[in-house]
Amino acid sequence: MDYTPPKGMRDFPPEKMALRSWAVQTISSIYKKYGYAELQTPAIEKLETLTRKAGDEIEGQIFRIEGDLGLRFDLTVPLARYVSGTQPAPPFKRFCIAPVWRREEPQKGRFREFWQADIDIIGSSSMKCEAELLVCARTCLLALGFSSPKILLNNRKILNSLAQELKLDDSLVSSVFRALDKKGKASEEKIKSELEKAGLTSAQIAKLFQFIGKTGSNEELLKFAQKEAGAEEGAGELSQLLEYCKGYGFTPLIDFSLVRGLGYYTGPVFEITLSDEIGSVSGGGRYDNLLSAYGKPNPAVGISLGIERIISLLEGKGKSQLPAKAKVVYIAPVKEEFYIYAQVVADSLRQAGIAAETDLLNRNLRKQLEFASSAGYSSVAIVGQKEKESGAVTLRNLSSGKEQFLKISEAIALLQKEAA
RNA sequence: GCCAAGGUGGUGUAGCCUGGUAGCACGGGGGACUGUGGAUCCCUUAGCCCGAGUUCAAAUCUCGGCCCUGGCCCCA
Repeated sequence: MDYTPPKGMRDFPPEKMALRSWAVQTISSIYKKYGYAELQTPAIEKLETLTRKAGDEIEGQIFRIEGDLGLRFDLTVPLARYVSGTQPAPPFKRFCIAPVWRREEPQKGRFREFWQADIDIIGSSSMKCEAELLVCARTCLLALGFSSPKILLNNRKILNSLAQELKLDDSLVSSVFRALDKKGKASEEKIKSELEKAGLTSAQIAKLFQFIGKTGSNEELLKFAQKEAGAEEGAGELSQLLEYCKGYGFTPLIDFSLVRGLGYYTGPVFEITLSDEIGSVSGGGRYDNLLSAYGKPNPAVGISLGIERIISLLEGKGKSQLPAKAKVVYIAPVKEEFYIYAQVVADSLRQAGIAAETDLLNRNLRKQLEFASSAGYSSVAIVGQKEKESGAVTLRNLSSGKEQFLKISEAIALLQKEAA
């Protein structure tokens, strides 16, 4: 018998779930504050839905089920299907924090089952959307305890203008973008040789590198893009987006080498990194053409927080221990015959909003105290003959060792006071 | 798909090179102690990833597989 979960899948024991739930709840409560409503869709989708958007690469990673079904590999495809089918009134702002599945080789930060936390806005072309998504994601990261999220910004339209300016053949564009995306990860030489192999002239390569290597303030970069690539529209969008971000009190950094893998982005793309860490924890962009693949064209933009990366960064930072919330009270029947009374006490406490637990293993009092102590309870309510007769409990504070003989209602009042 | 390093009770590990009784710590269960805990002591539980080969004998050597960790390819 093999007790390990399938390849690339993980169990999350209680001690791990504490941190995960906290992160998920933190994020979802912020999403809600910004007015995003939760949309849940099934884990399983029809294969035709999944493959409509997937590139060849992702298509090979779909977990197939029963011939014509498969597990979702992201949260955007189900969203596109839902929106196309129901056509909700714009702007449709939804969030979704859920697992997705991909059949690929697991490695660092990459699993076959992993969680994404997406927000998307359907039905608006305004750069206000981008700014709102960014501030929302940024707020989440701050709330999770990351002090300095760094937001990188680019626009596919600028890259497209550049490609036009360079007279790049359409068939080359995607492989060129992919090579550019490696800037900072691979050496310049390697990227250059890759581009040569793809069939670019050395003049084109030089111009490309001049472009993506350009440094300066956001304003300078945008002017540069207009002048060198004729990217009027793309630069205009970004400068507007930067204005809106200013209103929220933060400033993204323009980086022309930011591409982002997926082919469906049509406008601004962004990525958030944490300055003290390597790799991005969030990314997204505008995908105005995607929805038309599912029927109705509709402008759309989204951003995704990578839960797995965030969790592993939190764990690495020693935040795996959440501020331990002590469990409140454990009801210890002195003998098994008082279990019924313990139940009554426990339920009274629960109805008063106090988490209460009682013995399921018929343990003697010593064992129960030992258990309650090691399980992190702050107090134990001991119940036996005396207590039952007068509708009371002996409430023992486990850290101080102090005991009080109290009516149930008095005990509730005391526990509520301690909890507050 | 490719490359490298690994896989020993539930967890963390020793043993492997040099084949010969699998050891330690923590955890779990019980007791010392039948209405008062965290300590201590004792008892107990439970393991060599799978398969083949070499050998009188394999956790140990060889090969294959699976899984895991990291890197590449790829990818949010």
